[in-house]
Amino acid sequence: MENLSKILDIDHRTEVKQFQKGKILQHAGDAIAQTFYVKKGLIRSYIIDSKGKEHIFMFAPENWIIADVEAIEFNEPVKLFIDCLEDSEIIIFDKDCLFKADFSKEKMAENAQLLYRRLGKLQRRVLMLMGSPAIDRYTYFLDTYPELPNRVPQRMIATYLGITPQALSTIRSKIARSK
Amino acid sequence: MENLSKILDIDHRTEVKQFQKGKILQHAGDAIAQTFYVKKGLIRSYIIDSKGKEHIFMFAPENWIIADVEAIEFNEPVKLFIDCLEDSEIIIFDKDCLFKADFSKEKMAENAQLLYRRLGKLQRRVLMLMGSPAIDRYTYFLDTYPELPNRVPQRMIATYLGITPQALSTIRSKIARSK
DNA sequence: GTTATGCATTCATCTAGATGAAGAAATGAA
DNA sequence: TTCATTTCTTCATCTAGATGAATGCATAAC
Repeated sequence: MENLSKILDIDHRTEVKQFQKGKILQHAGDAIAQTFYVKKGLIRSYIIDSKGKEHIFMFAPENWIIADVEAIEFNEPVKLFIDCLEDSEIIIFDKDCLFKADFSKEKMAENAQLLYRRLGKLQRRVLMLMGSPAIDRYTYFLDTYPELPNRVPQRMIATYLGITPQALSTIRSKIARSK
Repeated sequence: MENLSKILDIDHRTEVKQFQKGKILQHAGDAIAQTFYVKKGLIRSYIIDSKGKEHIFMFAPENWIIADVEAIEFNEPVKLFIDCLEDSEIIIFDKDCLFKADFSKEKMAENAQLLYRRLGKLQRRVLMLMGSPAIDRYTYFLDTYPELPNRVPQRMIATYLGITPQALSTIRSKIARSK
């Protein structure tokens, strides 16, 4: 995961808020969708589907931003829950913080570039979900985000990968045995 | 699908190329990944997975752009095939056509905004793949892209949804019977 | 210490969708 | 028109992963 801090116009004057582990920053159904920049800590976004099951859309450790982009951009109802997996320091933005008129041209280009990078990552996510078995998605996850398994429980990695914790457990024991 | 023509600096001087239905514009493994703007016609991008199965990443009808963003942005090997589903008129761009220094500030902001919209669409795609059964993904597809079923065969819709043509056929007959 | 709550593992069963084969319907070329 | 090719549908079988339950293991609260 690459550093996305530059995507927002964050400087020393910006107000940082403290939240405890477990704090829910945004609920599905909220009237407005906000954007959260993680200065310190770890947060995640997830949906709860029609059967009550959780699916993690993304993790956001230090310097990442997280938002329900679909809700913000298309005025859809907010679908994503966002909560803290660790005690965190968060900067909260309203809609459209990315395209402020007083940004310099260079800043605009930077923002566009960083959005493009995230598009690339999401493209990969879609291709993995469609074309790779769970075990490949897991090993790719470990390669790409080597620090996360130390910070989040297995069951959350499972729901990020699109499988159940039991299935991930089975995959892990299979990998361990084959070594 | 919203109009993405403005994302590129397309004017009358730009060279348009003609391609016939079936023409492959980009192969997985190609040395450079290009960006394709569809002036007329219909193209698609897709991967072929380790078992030889096709998975369509996206369709691009008139005014859409298509590219292997991951390959372009992270210098990864090209994974996406791109080919013509109809006779098409295409404008081909090289890497980084979105962030040219001579773009105006307004153009930059527009480009960033359009990238953001596409992020919103991809977010939805991931959430649907993870959290919704195939039948819901199909009805959402019909709602969102009502013109595409008339232009592409069922089997391609199936591989876009992440299921086999047989499974889609079963879903369709189930829907037909329940009416 | 004891009790509780959450997490990971294992197993037995179930199911959505994959796979493979066959036939019917549509499309296209000669 | 005929013949070939592709697409769609149906069915029988198979499998990856879901579901649900039981067990063991932590960490935390009392």
